[in-house]
Amino acid sequence: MSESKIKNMEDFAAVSGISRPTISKYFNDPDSVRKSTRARIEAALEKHDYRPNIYAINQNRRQTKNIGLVVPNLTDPFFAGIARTIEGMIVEAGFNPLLLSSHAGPEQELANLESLRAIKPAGVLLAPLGRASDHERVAEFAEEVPTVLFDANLEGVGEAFFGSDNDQSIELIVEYLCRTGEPPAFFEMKNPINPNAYKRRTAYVAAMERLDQEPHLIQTDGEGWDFEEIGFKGGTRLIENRLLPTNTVLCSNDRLAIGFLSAAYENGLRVGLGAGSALRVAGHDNHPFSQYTCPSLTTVSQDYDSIGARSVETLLALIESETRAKERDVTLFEGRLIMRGSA
Amino acid sequence: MSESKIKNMEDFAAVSGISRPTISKYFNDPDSVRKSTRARIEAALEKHDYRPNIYAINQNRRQTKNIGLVVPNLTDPFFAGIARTIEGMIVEAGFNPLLLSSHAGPEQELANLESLRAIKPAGVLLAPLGRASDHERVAEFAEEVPTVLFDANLEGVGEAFFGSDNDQSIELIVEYLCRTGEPPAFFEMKNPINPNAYKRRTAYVAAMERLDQEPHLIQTDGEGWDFEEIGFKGGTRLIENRLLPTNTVLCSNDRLAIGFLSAAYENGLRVGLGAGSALRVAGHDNHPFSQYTCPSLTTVSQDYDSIGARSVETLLALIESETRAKERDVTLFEGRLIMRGSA
DNA sequence: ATATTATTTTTACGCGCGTAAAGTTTTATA
DNA sequence: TATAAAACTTTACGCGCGTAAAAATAATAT
Repeated sequence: MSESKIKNMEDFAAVSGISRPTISKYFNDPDSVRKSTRARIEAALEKHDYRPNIYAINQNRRQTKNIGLVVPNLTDPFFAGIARTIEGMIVEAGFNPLLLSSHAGPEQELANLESLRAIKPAGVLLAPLGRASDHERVAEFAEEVPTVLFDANLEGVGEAFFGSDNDQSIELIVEYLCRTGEPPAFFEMKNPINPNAYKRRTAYVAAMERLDQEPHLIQTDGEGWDFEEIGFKGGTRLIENRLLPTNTVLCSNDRLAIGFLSAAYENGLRVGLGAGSALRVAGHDNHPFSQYTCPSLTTVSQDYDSIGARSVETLLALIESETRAKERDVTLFEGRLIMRGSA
Repeated sequence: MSESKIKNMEDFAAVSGISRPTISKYFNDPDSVRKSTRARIEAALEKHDYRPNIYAINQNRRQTKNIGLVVPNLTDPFFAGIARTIEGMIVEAGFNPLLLSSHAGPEQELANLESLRAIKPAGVLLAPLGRASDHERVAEFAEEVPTVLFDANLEGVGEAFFGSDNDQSIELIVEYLCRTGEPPAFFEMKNPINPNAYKRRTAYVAAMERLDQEPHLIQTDGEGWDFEEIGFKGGTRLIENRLLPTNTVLCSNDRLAIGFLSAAYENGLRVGLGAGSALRVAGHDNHPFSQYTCPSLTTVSQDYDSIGARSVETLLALIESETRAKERDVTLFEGRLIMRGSA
């Protein structure tokens, strides 16, 4: 690394003995120049440590290489994990991911989209808050910037949606629970923010009816995203007042289940499969912590590798073609049963 | 919002009836123009929806308004929470945070710093991986870009370091545990990546000796950041082989404790304070999930509001003054005992 | 009303790079 | 070896904004 101060592409062109337009071409696509000149450029690069100014590039290019990635809540390790996976795919494709969390608030979600607009992203991958989202303004954004939704669907918004097949996954676990013990009651929030929660509710009812069982919806109060606490409080109330209609509880998601398990423990109720257990509890999502609950949580894992991969592929195809989707692709991926100790 | 297409500052100057340099001045500091002209500009802004091109701005300004925020692992809700807090403070100060996670890998940590370099940040807040970090290259980066470390210290790197006072916090909980039952053994990883872990180890030994108790270090194998699993495996081995020297275990951090609790549960060991309990377990950090373990985890909370606030303040002062720190400020904040059910 | 000071306008240049056009050199094809 | 095609060089302009300097104007003080 020589100490010559290369300030810009012009300087670098000089020291490398190649004209600036060719250097520019090289940085936009190394394969667009002759192999021999590429070698010369890369040799010079070894010696001189020059990198194009990203701001000058983005000012002049029609499209940036930025892709926004917005998740509802990074504090939830479930989304943190997904974000990491998707981030990797974006980098792999030669784009630059920008990760933003909506912190469970619609204002922050809009603020995120606003600040993305400022960097003129080539596209955006958005996992919306759901019911709390400002549907109209998110839709406006999605019309300006190619946007693919995942995790939670907002009807008609964006070029495509990829998520989980709640009908399939809920049926899967309901069927399992019914086969191995008492049919489950469904523990959930009365007014969930997440559209998946509604889908799971109806999927539960449908699955139970198909199995000739009577569905029991247990709806607990509580707003926001502090699911563990909501699950804990709801669970405590149910257990203390002996309001559970069966000994098996299917929670709408793992975080509710974690709170519920905590409530059961505090109240001396043994959870699990064995003879000495008073209760079975199952969840949904295969949350990173579900493996370490007491007992470990039986749940359904979402196929987030596929969801992420398809979302990224779809967005990149749109970006490449510089067109919009002819029709809005909605694809749901199947879940997988994770049998553990709690049910 | 009229439909006139304002493409640039020139256009906006035209419709607002103010000269372009004044508009430019306004956007750099609204208070730098006369109140009456500010009003006129803001009135025009209401009608025309123009925003300066961020790339053109950053190309020409000496300093960007970007501040990098690098944490070791966003998948850990502890860091996700901290990141969120600090992000808020950065935004509050009128800067633009860029959140990156090192995903527990030193290559990713360097890659993050590299990609930050590309956006020419005014400063960086870095929570390094610790022992795994490429000390030398991180130091190189910190010499080019004003960098403040937090959470984990790398000796001599960056303008300042803010973290937790492990001596104080460990003494606090050791003292509590000794007062309320058997003196604790210390459960930790043999080769932790995090420098705080080493500090806690020696703090534990010192605290025990001050209390005239014999320290017991229990060091378990395992590399990486999958602390729950390491805690679970180590805990299982200890419990199955009855290797615990006392009935009280202080874990080096909450995530290890979560795994340990899970192991205790699986092996039918009741954890807690009461007479019927075989074991007491405590942790450190007040991890978001520590409230929902079974039983809930007694731990020490780190003062992350103060750590974050001081880190941001310090960095902003450096940025504002456009100087480097005269001497490297190292300040440690005290922890607070969180008494719960496990010990 | 006049002098003084604070703002704004006008004019102009530069930032670093994308990119188009025309001419020149190199490589591939026959 | 001639010819066409591909790649490169030279030249030049534009992107949108920061910012400096000088001139013009407005606000404030005397």
